[in-house]
Amino acid sequence: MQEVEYLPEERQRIILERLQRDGRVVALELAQHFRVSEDSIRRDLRELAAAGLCLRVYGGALPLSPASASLTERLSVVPARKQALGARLASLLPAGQVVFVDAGSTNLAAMRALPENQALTIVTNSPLIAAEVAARESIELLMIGGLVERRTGAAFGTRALRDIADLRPDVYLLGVCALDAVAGITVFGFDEAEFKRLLVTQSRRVITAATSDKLGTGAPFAVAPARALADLVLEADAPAAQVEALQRAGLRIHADAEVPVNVPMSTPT
Amino acid sequence: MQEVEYLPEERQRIILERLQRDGRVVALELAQHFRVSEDSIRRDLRELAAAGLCLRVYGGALPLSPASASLTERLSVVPARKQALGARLASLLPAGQVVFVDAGSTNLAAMRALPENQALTIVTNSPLIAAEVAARESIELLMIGGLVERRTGAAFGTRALRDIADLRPDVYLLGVCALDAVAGITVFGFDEAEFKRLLVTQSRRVITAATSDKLGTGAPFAVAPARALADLVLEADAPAAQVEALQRAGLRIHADAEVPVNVPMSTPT
DNA sequence: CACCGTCCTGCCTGATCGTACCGAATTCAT
DNA sequence: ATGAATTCGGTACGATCAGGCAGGACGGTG
Repeated sequence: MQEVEYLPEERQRIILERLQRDGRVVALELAQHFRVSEDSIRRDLRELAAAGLCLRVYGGALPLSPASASLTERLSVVPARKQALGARLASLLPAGQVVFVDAGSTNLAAMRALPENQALTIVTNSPLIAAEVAARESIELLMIGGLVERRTGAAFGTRALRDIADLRPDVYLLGVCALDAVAGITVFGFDEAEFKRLLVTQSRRVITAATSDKLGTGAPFAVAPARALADLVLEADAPAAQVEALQRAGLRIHADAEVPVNVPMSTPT
Repeated sequence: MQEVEYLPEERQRIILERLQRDGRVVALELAQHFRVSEDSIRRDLRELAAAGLCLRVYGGALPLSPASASLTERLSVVPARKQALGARLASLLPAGQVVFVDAGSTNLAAMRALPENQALTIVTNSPLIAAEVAARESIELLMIGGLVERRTGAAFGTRALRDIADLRPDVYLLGVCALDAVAGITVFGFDEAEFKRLLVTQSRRVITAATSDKLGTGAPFAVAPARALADLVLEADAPAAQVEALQRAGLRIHADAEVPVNVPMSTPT
């Protein structure tokens, strides 16, 4: 009974599972586990690698995709394009004001781009945004609590809604999922939309940035018409038709002069 | 800790991750962490630098993209000692429970040390702690809002107090400023003390870790007597008198066996 | 039942790789 | 400027690797 012989294919399938689960496999360990020689394991790994299912390395194998999804792929992936957008966004924030900052990599980039001693009161429902500015001497930080949604990385629930009921920010740094001159500002989450809708009405001035791929697209839940925005930061390659339409709606457009050259646009994997 | 030896490529991957996360890596620390000689680490860093993935500097390496700036400056100063404490602390958290996590570098280290798939509900008033676990699939995250105090990096005010009024965590991962067998648990902030006092009474089990330099010291505001702690994680070089007194008070002491050392690999046959 | 080809397996061998140790050169800090 | 820490190159040793080889298991065929 304990002499369960694994079929070669069965073995390879299990190896792949382990690869996904543990983020790596070691030839020696596998050999001991399956009670076969390391040679057989090596052959398995070689075949799997040849089939494009894993990356063969000295001593074992690693999954092809860093799908290990381990600790920190999140912060690192703020591409240079968004850094540029964020810098321009940051320059629109007058010193001394109270700014609500949505979650989102562009806004995160904006926080990073803030001058070192820019005096501001930052209000946010995103722990990542908060962590970014928490250490700054010049910034007063108000955290909005609640259950943090993993997809967005921010709190949108009823408690968060209640927390912002009395809030009247000078500026709302809106994070958009999609933006269209006709469809307006739309997002993917229901609670998210409600939360943002409230903030739009309560803020003196709403500004946002949108990468070109978000322009002219739509999402299920509407937040506000495009004209609710006072300022809009765009990239240089934004579709001209959209830019013109948005401008007609009364938005002040801030376009980046140039798209950075040596930048990988988007990694589909 | 773990007798699992890392594959070379795996090591380099992890080094890159830490590079992104902490904004720097130190050769000596890496050598201790991976239990390999500094030579191997240096070779890794050289290869990564040759591949254009990092910038080699005297004593370690820096990321090429200054992607992570201010956020990580603070985080980077989590020395190896605290990492070890944090790992032990993390091992005390049973899966599935609701854990309130205070601010503090030791608790941050504990969050990092959590197994990838550990199912937990984390409640915290510290954006840094929250940001660390926000991306984890297996973790439910509840953020306590309020005005974030810069000194501590957490929210302790009236709003935060109100937010935890109904909270009854299974475990409270207390962050201490000072701990003494007689004086008990003390901290430097008034609001902080009040906040923690409430949590101590409302939690089923209170555990904490203390570096040796905190033992036998006191701070202005008392939180609770030492016996309020169920478990206490200490370092190997903790003063024996204190350890004994705390043990008499009924605390379960978890002492690190040894401060990490670069162990020689070759063993006489 | 004998025969044969295929597949899988384990063992062997020379080659390659990763590692620790050593000494010399370099860099940093006092 | 001196001393300590760090780095680089070289070297030796063990682990791992790829390919070749032989034996056993399995299935088909006569």
